[in-house]
Amino acid sequence: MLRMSKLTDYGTLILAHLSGTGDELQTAADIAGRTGLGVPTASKLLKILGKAGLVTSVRGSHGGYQLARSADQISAAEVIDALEGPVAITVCSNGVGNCEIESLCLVGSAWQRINVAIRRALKDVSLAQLTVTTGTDYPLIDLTSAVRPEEQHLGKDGSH
Amino acid sequence: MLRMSKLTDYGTLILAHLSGTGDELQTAADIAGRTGLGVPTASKLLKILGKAGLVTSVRGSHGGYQLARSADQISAAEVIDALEGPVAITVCSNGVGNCEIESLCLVGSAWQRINVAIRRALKDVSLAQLTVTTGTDYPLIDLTSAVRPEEQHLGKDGSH
DNA sequence: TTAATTCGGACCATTTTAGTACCTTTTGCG
DNA sequence: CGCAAAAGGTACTAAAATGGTCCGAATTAA
Repeated sequence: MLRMSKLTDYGTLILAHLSGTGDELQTAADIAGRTGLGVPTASKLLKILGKAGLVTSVRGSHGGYQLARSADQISAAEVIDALEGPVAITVCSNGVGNCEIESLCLVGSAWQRINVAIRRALKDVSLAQLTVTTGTDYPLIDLTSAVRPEEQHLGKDGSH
Repeated sequence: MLRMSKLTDYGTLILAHLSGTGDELQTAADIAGRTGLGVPTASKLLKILGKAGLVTSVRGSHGGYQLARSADQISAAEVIDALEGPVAITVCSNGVGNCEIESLCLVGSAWQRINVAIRRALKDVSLAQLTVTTGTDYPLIDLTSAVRPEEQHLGKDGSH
């Protein structure tokens, strides 16, 4: 759950690094060196981040990269969007209502709702917050309303 | 984000189907037919779900499968655990403190915190709730405390 | 013009995922 | 007892995603 690819991790790392270097331009090679990533990999990620509008780039000699906005104006949701792409849950491809596996649509849409909820929560977490080292307390997430207000009396089993 | 494999979707589908058939035993072939899945695939999934303790099985002729508990006693977190396995974010493998990419640990742990929070929320969503078709309202998730109480005044950009 | 850089692809190796098959074990029933 | 109908386990193969690399084109400062 919440499986992230390595590249997403690396991308976050780059963004974190960039958020600590003011507004000086940093070359891809530079960033690679500081983060420990390979130059081609860092370069690739920077392109992706650039396309997503999270970093700005200056071409030509003396060019480089820079955070497009301050770290507290970049949300975790944007970071994930940029690096993982918009992720779709296996949806029935026949259009709503006419799929042969009727129930798949329903189940799929349930996960989808949860997905949306999580994504929404991630919009309120900033890159700046992500890079904070301290803060061992875990977030509170309430999904109960995702599923319908009335069913809330159950649960409470404490299993597994 | 929240990338789920097809099998997880299928598995949920099977569970959803099973939650609608009382306590009669259903053969793998039966379930496959009703859900539209291939028999080998359904069979494979049922084995996995069985091992995870979400369904019980009866062997021998006249055997079959059955939900191990009622649908509201099975949490979404368990479903994901069973089908996706315990998922770890790319962690630095050198042990905390001595990884060459120092910041990777930190960033990784941030995602980890978020991961934990999400998983916790998923524990409160039951299979029964997942299969409810109505309920178009989305869940509320609050990640702010995941990152530190004091930083809460930011955000509010409404970008993208 | 030359050197430093980003940009945009294409490309390939490795890993994951999905699906299938085969054989074993268990159990009801004639 | 012996057969048939089931689940259980394992291993295998094909396809897709992932991670990583490289190369040529475009851009710009000196």
